[in-house]
Amino acid sequence: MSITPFQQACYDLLVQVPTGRVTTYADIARALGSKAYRAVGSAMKHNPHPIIVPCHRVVNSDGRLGQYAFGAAQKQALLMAEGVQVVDGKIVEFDRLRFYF
DNA sequence: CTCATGACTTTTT
DNA sequence: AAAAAAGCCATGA
Repeated sequence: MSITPFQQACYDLLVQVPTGRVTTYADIARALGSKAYRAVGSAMKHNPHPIIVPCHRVVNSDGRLGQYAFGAAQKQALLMAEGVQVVDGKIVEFDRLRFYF
């Protein structure tokens, strides 16, 4: 499987996000000095190690969950299992749980 | 090289 | 407030 440098950079940042915290596609892109938020989503989709790389902790900039390779329902279940409260598809206290690089 | 596409975001209706 | 349009950029064909 081939992983591009961009994808690898995304994963390297993502593993820094602690359990019970979240980050956004835009934040990752910004941390990489770019605005490729869509490409970040693509990178997550191609995540080679779903367990090592916590791609379920990456959400939309407005606090909504967004998509997930194994289904949005699974993403929400994983987050809630980590203590993240989700109501009506949005993260509660989003600004507080957000991890800042 | 050019073209279309998407786990997105911001601006404008 | 809610929906539509426009903008963004890495990736694969």
